[in-house]
Amino acid sequence: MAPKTAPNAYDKIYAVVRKIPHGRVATYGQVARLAGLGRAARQVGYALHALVDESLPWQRVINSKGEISLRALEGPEEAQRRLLEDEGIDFDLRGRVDLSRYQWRKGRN
DNA sequence: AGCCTGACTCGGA
DNA sequence: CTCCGAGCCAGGC
Repeated sequence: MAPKTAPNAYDKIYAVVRKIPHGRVATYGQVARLAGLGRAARQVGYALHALVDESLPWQRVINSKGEISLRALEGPEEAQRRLLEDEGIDFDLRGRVDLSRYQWRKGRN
């Protein structure tokens, strides 16, 4: 199921997600570390999934493969892809992002 | 406490 | 580079 993470843990995750610059993307693992959650990359995903907050740029958080991998739903996936493309991020034919090019890095904006 | 599940990640084939 | 299996963390029952 989709467990609900403690509010403080959510807050950390959200704080990190909000730092992701426009036109950049970050991986779950990356966010987890920045949030001080170590390897709890999954928790990041659950937290974002449970939230569904439009004011939060959750669309910039993707998996290490550079792809938007939701369980099976297409709705959110398509919407997310559109949002990212609108930010100037390119997707290949497989619907994947070139992380080496768009991944958020400190000092890189 | 114990077991199951999940927007994940890594390493090996 | 892609596919598979095992590992990790936290929450719900």
